[in-house]
Amino acid sequence: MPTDRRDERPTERQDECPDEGLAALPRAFFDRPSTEVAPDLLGRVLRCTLPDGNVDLRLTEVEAYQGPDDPASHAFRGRTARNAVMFGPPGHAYVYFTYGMHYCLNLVCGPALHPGGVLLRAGEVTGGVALARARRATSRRDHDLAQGPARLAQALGVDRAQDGEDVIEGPVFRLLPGTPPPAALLRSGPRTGVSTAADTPWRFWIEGEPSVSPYRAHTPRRRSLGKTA
DNA sequence: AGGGTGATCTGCT
DNA sequence: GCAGATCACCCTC
Repeated sequence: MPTDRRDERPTERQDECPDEGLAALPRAFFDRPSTEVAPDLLGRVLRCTLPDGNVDLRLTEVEAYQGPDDPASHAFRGRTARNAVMFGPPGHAYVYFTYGMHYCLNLVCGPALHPGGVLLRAGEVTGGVALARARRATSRRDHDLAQGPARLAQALGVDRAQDGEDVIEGPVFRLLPGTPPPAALLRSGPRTGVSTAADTPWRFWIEGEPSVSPYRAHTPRRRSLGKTA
C-alpha cells in the first residue's frame, strides 16, 4: 500500500503537449561539429512520439563526440553495421545498446566526412509525465526520470527501433526550439584522458538543474582516478 | 562500492 | 568461426 502522493493533483494538465507555435529547427542546425551543436541543444525540447503517446524532454546535459578525433566515439574506428547511422546525414538519431541492458540516444551531427554525435545525458520531462513515470517505475522523483543517458532513453521509450529516425521533422522525433537557458547558467567541462583535443570542452550542462547530477558535473572521469588508499 | 548484462569488435586460426 | 575483451550505466547493497 504505497502512498501515491504524486497522483493527488488530477486537475493539473501537465501531460498536454500543445503543438501551436512550435517551429522545427532548420536542418542546417546539425551540419556543424558536435562541439558546436551540443551547447546549442541545452534548453531545447525533444518530443518523442510513439504509439503509446508523447513525451517532451527539455535537455539539460549533453556530451559531444567527435568521430575521427575522439577515441571514445563509436565512429572512431570507421563505419560498422552498428554505427552506420553516424556516417549518414546529420539530424538523425543514433541509438546504441550497451552494458547488456541500456540504450543511449545520440543526435548525429557534423559534415558527412567528419561524423560526430551528441549524447543526450539528462533532461527534464516537461510533457507526457505520466507516460514517462510508467516507463520508469523505479524513479522515485520526477527529476530522476531522465537523469543519465540510459534513464533518458527509457523515459522516452527509445530502443534500437528508433535508430536512424529523423530528428528534425520525422514521425517519431521533433526537436523544438524551447527556451534557451540564461547564459550565466551554462557550464562546460573538458574530458580528461583525450589528449588530441584537450582544449575542447566535451560536456555541457545547465547549472542548478535537478536532472543534472552536480557530483558528476565536477568529476571528470571515474576511470581516470587511480586507486587511492 | 560492486554486480549484472549481451551486443559488438578484434585478433587469431 | 570463435574466444575473449570491451563498454559512453543503472540499481541494490
